[in-house]
Amino acid sequence: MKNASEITSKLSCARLKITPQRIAVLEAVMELNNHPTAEKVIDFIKANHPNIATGTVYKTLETFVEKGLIKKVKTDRDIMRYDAMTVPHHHLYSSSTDRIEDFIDPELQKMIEKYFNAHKIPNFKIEDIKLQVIGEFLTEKKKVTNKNQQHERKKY
Amino acid sequence: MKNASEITSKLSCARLKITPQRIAVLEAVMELNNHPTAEKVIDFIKANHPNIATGTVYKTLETFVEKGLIKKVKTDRDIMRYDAMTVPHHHLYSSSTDRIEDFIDPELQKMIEKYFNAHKIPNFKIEDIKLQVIGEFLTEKKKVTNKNQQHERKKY
DNA sequence: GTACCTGCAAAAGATTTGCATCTTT
DNA sequence: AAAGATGCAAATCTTTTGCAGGTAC
Repeated sequence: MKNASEITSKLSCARLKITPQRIAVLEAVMELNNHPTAEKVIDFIKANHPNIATGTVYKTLETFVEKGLIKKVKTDRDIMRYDAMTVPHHHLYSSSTDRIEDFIDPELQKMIEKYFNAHKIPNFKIEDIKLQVIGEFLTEKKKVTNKNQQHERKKY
Repeated sequence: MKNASEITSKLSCARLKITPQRIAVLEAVMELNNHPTAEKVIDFIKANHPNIATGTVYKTLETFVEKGLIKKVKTDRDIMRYDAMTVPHHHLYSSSTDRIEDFIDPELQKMIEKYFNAHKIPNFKIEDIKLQVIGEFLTEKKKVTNKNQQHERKKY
């Protein structure tokens, strides 16, 4: 369980009114640390908080992204995933499943920043750099051969 | 116009039957070099080829991805975009528009590969590394202030 | 009290699917 | 001829929207 005051202070810093729904959504994204989809967030919240509306969760997530409290994670699926912001970090993507893990490496970060300071991109002002490292988690089971299993929706 | 034999040879190398629809889809993704959505591909094709079915284009794009002829581009929108494979490259993402440009830099590539050879990630076998460079293209107009314009669908 | 939030249900948008028909090989 | 592709339309799934009523400040 996250510290309640941490959550409310994040909300008020972002000049958002503190409502039970917002607390629940922010808590869910922070607690579900595996880059949840909106649906995962909804399921998580509904366990303790059955009467929250789906539309509210979507609206709230979008609001949080606008305020910079959370980030959208880029994926090559058509379903959005979210990430509670902490420190700058990169992501490891499984090439065969939907797993996404954080990858924090300040040394790498520094190396890349240094590179771009020395090699400016013409006509482009860099705001952020993210590394997508795609591959296989060696602790997970291998690529499923059944095509339907891979492409089935609602498999998160 | 792309060389027709280049396209048919790619298809037959991938052991796919050569059909007018597949030629049109592959040609479109190659010609539309700005990482088109499925819809852009469909519009492009329909100009010369009015009776191709939407579902066919989606199926064909998915087939090409499976065969490695094209790639899905990771974005933080819920709409898929595609990329005709050429050499390994990274992407520049506009933080305020949907523009995505290729960023090819062999030196950077080499530097990152070298880094990961020296710093293995535990329990992870790297297959590919992509850099997402997010920022502003200095030649384009700045972030729109009208919220609706930013979030409107079908704005590609 | 006012500005902002939420719930609800309907709508919209993107993608997938099933199946009969047609094309490649 | 067999295997595989396509067209079509309906279905599915995710996300957005409009608005009446509610809540935080």
